[in-house]
Amino acid sequence: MNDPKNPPRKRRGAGRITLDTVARHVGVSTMTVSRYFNQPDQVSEEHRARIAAAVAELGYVPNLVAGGLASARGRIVGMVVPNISGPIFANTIQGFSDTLSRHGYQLLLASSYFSVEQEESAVRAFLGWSPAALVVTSHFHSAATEKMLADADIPLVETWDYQPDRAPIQIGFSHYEVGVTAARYLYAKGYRNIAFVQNSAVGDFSALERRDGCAAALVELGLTPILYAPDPDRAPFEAGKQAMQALMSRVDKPDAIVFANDNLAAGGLLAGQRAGLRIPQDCAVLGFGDYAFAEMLLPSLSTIKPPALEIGVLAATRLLQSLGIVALEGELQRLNLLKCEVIQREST
Amino acid sequence: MNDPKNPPRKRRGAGRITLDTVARHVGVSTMTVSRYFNQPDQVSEEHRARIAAAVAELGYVPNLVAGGLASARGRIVGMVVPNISGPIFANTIQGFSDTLSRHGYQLLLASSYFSVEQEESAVRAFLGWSPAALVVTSHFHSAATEKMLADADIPLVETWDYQPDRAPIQIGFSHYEVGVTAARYLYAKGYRNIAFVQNSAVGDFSALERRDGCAAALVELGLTPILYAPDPDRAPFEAGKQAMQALMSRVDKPDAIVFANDNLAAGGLLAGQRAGLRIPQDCAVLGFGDYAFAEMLLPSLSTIKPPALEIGVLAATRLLQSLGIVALEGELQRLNLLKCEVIQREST
DNA sequence: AAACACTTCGTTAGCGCTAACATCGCCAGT
DNA sequence: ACTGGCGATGTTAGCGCTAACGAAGTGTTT
Repeated sequence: MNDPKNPPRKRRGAGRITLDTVARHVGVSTMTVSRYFNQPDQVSEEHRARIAAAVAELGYVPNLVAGGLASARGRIVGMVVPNISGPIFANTIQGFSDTLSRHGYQLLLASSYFSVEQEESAVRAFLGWSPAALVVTSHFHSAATEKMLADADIPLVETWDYQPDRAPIQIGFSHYEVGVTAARYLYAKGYRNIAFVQNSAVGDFSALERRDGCAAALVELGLTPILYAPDPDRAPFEAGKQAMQALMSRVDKPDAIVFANDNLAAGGLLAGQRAGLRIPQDCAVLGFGDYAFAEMLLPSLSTIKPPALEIGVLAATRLLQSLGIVALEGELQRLNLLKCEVIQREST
Repeated sequence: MNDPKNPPRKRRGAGRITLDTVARHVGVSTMTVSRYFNQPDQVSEEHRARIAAAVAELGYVPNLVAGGLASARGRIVGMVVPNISGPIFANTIQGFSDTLSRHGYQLLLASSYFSVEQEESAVRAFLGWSPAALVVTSHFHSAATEKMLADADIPLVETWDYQPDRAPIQIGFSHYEVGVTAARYLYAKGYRNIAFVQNSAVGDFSALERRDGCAAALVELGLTPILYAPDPDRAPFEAGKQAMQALMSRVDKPDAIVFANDNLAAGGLLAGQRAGLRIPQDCAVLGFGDYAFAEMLLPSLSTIKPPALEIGVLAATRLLQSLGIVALEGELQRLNLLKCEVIQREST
C-alpha cells in the first residue's frame, strides 16, 4: 500500500483549510485553535490575537460538521411547523430563528402540513443532524415520533399549545381559553345569539379546541351556541362567505359570529357587506389570528391576537436556557402560558 | 492506558445505535448497510429486506453528521432570505422547503433583514455545515460573501432578482419590468397622470428598480411620472395613508397610483376611501405582491403578483438538477426569468 | 521547601460514516 | 480451461474536529 509509485492519495477534502492549517500557521496545536473558537477565555491573549489574524488571513471557516461529530452535539436546532407561509407560524419562526442566530445557533426547518407522518419524517431527518434541541408544534405526534423524541435525550419544545402533565418545555397558549375569551367578550358586549364557524385544515385540532371552549363558555352563560362548519374543501375566504350566507338565512340569525380564523372572518365580513348587512349593528364578527390585513378591512376586523412572535422568542430563549447558553430571571423561567389579546376594532 | 482496571472508556456516543449495530445484527459489513441507504440498488434483494427489518427493530436513525463529514457534502441546503414572516418570502421558502424535503434534503434558514453583514454571517455559518448548495436573495452581497461563495464551489442560487452576466443560477423576475408593466397597464386603461409611491425598507433595492422601470416607461409613453416617497420611518400601512393624502392635496392630482407593495397600497386605499374618494373612478390604485388580503379589501386591490411559490419550487428544482438529483426537461433547464401577472380587481 | 491550586497548552484516541480500492463468486465467450 | 466482465460484498483509511487526560509553568499556602 505504501508503494512509492502509489502513494496514499488525498481523496476528499483535499486542499481545504482546516483547523490544522491555522494551527500550523500560528505555531500552536490544533486544540488551542479549537479552544479559541469554543472556550476563548482559556486561550492567552497573545494567541487569541495571532489566531484571529491567521483565521482572517486564511479565510478559515470552521467545519461544524466535524465539530458536531466529535462532540456529538451540533449548534443546530430543528423546528417542525405545520406550514411556513401561513400568517400565523411565520411570525413564530421569525422570532425563533432570530433569537437562535443571535446566539450562534442555526435553524433547520421543515413543514408538516398538520400531518403526523410528515412530522415524523422531518423529526427523523433532523435527529440525524444531532441537533442541540428540537421544536415541534402541538402535542399530537405519532407513536414513533414520541419514541424518537424520548430516546434523543435533547431539550424538546412544544409550541402553540399547552397541555398540562406533559414533560417537554411547552410554550403556547390555551386554544380552549381563546374560545372562552371570545364568548365572554361578546357576551359582555351584549350579544346573545352567538355562532362559531370553523373549517380549519384537517388535523388542525387547535381550531376544534377553540370551538369547544367557546361553546362551553356560552352554555355556562346560559346561551345556546350555534356551531357551523362550512364545506371543508373550500378555501377559507370562500368558506367564510358561505358560512355567513348560511347563518344569515337561518330563522334565528346570530347577532355575533366567531370565526376560527381571520381568513374565514374576512370572507364572512365581505359576504355580509355585499348582502347589505350592517356590521357590527346587524351582526358582529370576531376573528382569530390578527392577520396583517385585519386592520385594513372595512370595517376593520376585531380579532383575538395570539402571541406568535413572543412564542418564537420565548421558545428559543427557554431552549437556550436549558442548554445553559443563557440565564433567565424570575418569572420567565416558569412562563409557559402566554396570553392572547382581544384586539377590538370596528367589527364588534 | 490499557490498564485492566482503567479500560479505555466509552465517552461520547456511548450506547448509541450506529451503522455497525445494524450490520452486526444482520450479519453483514457496515458498508452494505451504508449502501442500503445510499445506493440501495447495489444491495441484494435479500439483504435489503433483512436490513430494513433490523433498522425498524432497532430504531436506527442514520447519523447524517458523520455521513456528511465522511463524504464532505451533506444533504442540506442553506437559504438566506431578508425576512421569514413577510408575505412575500414566506411563499418562496415554503415552495423551496417542500421541494427539497421531497428529495431528502434539509433546509437551513436564516434571515438577513436586507443587511449584507447579516447575510455574510449567515453564509459563513452555513458553509460550516458543508451544505450541498446555497440560496441567497438578490445579487447584492458583501465582498467577503462573494469570496466565500466563490471558494465554496457549490451550486449557488440567487432568487428574487435577475441580473444578466452573473454566473450563479438565478431564479427570479425583473423588478424593472414590473414597473414597466404597471405603467403600461395603467396607460392602457386610460390613466394619464400616474404616481409611484415607494418607501421600502433600507437596502431593499428591488423597490427602487420597480420605481425606475415605471418612471422610464411613463416617460417613454410621453407622460411625466410623479414620484413620491413617504416618511421611511413609518410602518408601510401608515406610510401608504400619508402618501395618498399628500398626493391628493396636489394641484395635479394623479388619476392612478402605483404603490411599491400591497401594504402601502392598502393604506392608500383606506385613506382614499376615508377621504371620500371613489376608487377607481377618482383615482386608481395598483399594488405589488398580491398579499393575502388584496382580494379581501373593499374595493379589492388590483396588484401585480410575483411568482413567489414558483420561484421557491424552481430554485429547489434547479438546485437538485445541478446536484444530479433530478433531471429537467426542455425549457425548464434554461428558465430563469419568471413572469409576474397583473391581477385585476376592483381598484383599477 | 513541599504541597497545592490554577492557567495554559499539548497528546491521544476516537466520533460514525463513506470513498476508494480489493475481493469473491458467477457466467459468457473463446 | 482461461480470460474478462459484472454484480455483490468486504477492507482500509481517513473526513476535521473535540473529550479526556496529562503536563508544564506560575503563583500561593502551610
